[in-house]
Amino acid sequence: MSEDRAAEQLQYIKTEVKRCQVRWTAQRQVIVEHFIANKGHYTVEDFFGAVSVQDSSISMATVYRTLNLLVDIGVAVKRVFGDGPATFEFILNRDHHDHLIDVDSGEIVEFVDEDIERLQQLVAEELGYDLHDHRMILYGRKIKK
Amino acid sequence: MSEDRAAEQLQYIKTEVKRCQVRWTAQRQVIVEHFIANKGHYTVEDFFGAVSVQDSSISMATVYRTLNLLVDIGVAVKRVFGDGPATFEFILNRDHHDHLIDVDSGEIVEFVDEDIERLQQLVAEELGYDLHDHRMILYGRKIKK
DNA sequence: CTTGCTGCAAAAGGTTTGCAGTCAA
DNA sequence: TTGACTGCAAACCTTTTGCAGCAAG
Repeated sequence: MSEDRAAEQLQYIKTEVKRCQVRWTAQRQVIVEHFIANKGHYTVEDFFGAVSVQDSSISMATVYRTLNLLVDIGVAVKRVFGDGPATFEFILNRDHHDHLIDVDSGEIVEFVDEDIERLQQLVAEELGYDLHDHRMILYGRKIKK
Repeated sequence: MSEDRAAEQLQYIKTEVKRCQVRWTAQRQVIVEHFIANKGHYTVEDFFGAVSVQDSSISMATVYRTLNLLVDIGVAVKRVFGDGPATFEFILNRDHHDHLIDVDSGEIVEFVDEDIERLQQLVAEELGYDLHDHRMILYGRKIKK
């Protein structure tokens, strides 16, 4: 991703936060910059480790609070895969996608399948519901060549 | 479900447990009977409440241990919907199915769609994986008539 | 008898929260 | 100046575990 794009996203988040809450702090800036720069699925622990390098005074509590704030303003999603800790994923300017998890390595692969999306819509309708959202995780084992 | 079916299932579980572990206890009997009689998605808390009525000495720890045991022998699955506590579902003699959750009431509807199942297989293969398992949850709002 | 199971209470994770001081606006 | 935010530590919640006694086989 280009520097410009990152700056633009940071600006957007900053504005959103200030609109909803009130304060934009140094801690939030550091955490959000990390979030924008490192796309993927990270636990709070991951963030805390990375962010501590830059500013060792930032507490776990602030990481939690900031990440939850990002979820509230809609630029991040919290996902719980199985039993472990929740992971946070940056979704600003990202299209919807689902996940396939490698049962051996734990690696997460993202994908979209338009046909499945369409069918999900249909299934929900048949059951008498408006589809609002969905979560789909495939668990697989890498095919050896 | 008929009484016979319930008795048969209880017998099956009893045999399985004794084969894998060693002891079949009064507590396990009470918990498993409840599990067989009340199909659906229940938290440990739910079970603990229901089972306590019958035998108030049964502890939360035993409920957890028994439910985990049932998962181990393959007659139950543990599911985590969102943030709350895990729920356990009885799956002995049940076909695979997915879930639709009513975002307003929290009600859970079960369904299967063979086309989606097929496509999931396909998608996994395209990504280079053997599909091992999957989890799909649709979130919807009831359509008013 | 043997050894797995139970209840209890304590511990273990992950996450949230109360508080007094700090800092953005 | 004001009150939202922060770090800290304590609290919370769900789930697991160590232990001494109990009980199934």
